[in-house]
Amino acid sequence: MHKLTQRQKAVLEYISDSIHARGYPPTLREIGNHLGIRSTNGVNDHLRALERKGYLTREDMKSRTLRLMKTPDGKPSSRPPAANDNLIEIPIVGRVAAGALSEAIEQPDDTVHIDRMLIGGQRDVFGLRVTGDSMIEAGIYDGDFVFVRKQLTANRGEVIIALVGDEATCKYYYPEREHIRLQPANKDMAPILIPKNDWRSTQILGVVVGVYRRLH
Amino acid sequence: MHKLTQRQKAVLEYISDSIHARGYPPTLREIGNHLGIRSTNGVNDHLRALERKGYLTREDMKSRTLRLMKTPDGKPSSRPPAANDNLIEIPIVGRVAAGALSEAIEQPDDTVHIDRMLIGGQRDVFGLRVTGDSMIEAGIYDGDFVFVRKQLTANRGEVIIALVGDEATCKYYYPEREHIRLQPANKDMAPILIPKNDWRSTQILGVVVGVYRRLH
DNA sequence: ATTCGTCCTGCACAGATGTCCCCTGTAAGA
DNA sequence: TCTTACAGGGGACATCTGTGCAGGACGAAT
Repeated sequence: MHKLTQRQKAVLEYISDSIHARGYPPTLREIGNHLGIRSTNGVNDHLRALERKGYLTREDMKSRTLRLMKTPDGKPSSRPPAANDNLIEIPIVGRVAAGALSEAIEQPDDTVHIDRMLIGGQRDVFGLRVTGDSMIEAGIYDGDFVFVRKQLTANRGEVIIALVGDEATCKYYYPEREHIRLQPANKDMAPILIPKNDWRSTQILGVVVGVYRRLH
Repeated sequence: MHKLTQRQKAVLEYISDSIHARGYPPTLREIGNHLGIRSTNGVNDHLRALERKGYLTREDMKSRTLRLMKTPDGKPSSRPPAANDNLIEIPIVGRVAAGALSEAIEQPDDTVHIDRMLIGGQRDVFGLRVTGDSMIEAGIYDGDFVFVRKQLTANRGEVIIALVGDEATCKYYYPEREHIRLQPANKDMAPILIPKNDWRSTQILGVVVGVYRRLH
């Protein structure tokens, strides 16, 4: 296995990026422009090196005919690079009103792909953006994404998404003798108590299986 | 939804075929050649029609810059891209010893795929499993994954991964007059003070751009 | 000391490619 | 009847783009 230099690797990565981001490979000049190489020949040198080392192929005298053969790690870079089964597509449903949840999942504003590894191989998962600080002591902050496995029941102490009125809310689940206690993780907030008479199982939307927060 | 003519559909299919089979879109003349259209203008007519109907987009005056937007059925054509387009492959480097980081990234034990949306389109990102409670008040718990953009500098107050001794540690970054202060988010823990003399920029491994926690 | 690979600048050039203009003809609507 | 969308021919033209040549600087290997 021929090793790549830093520079060659950067070229290869830019090509790969271009293909994935735009759908087509870059030209020599685009590569040069991106890496600060003023001469097309400088770029060509790299391409020849990459070609010689078996990382890509090209067709003569045609524009944008770069084809990746291997990733920088040396893994064969087949056409569908990450036609990965490890991925799950998760609809992000924003704020959700009553019956609208299922609809919202059908026509989501947005979807995210998550590695199955991160949600424990679950299925039937959707995502929600958290608003409010009610779970702050459980490390779930305003603006975080939570990933929720759809289910109608939950175990005591689990973090669930429940329907209260027509708002989706994120709380700890504590079923008790006379009522269901939805416990915030915030000492400034009082639990929500729902008499068992008023409680229908459909009010549990699911159990939180993952939390993601963007920083920076 | 605009309907396509037989001919337009054929053009669209050839473009799609070309992208999948060769990895890059065809030129006007390649399309014409394949469909028996002798004039580039004839082909251009079709492309304009397809563009107008929202099935593809192009960039002006650039070769092979066709991008499919929908399949002939009208489904959004995220087929090949969406499966991997928005994804970034992130190596998970466990606990990391001194110089070993770069190596660890080259030969990671494990990789995760993350939607670019979740890490803000960053590149050069790696993942770490957090051990310890030192950032607990920042909502980063023992066992969480943090996603880190590799970089050697950071802004005051950012959550960074730094090398202290030969351990990677996650802290707030506060450069001060005489020393660098690495501040835990845990009132029971003292900040780590590193005299500026002992500090090398290589000690910053990167800035945390995302946090993920599995629950349940 | 010499060779080799890497990594560039600069430039010229031919061939590849998209755009534009002017045409012909058909079929479907208004 | 007039207009519009479709389907194409033919060709001029400016620009894009890959290739090739001449060189230079550097570091590692021989």
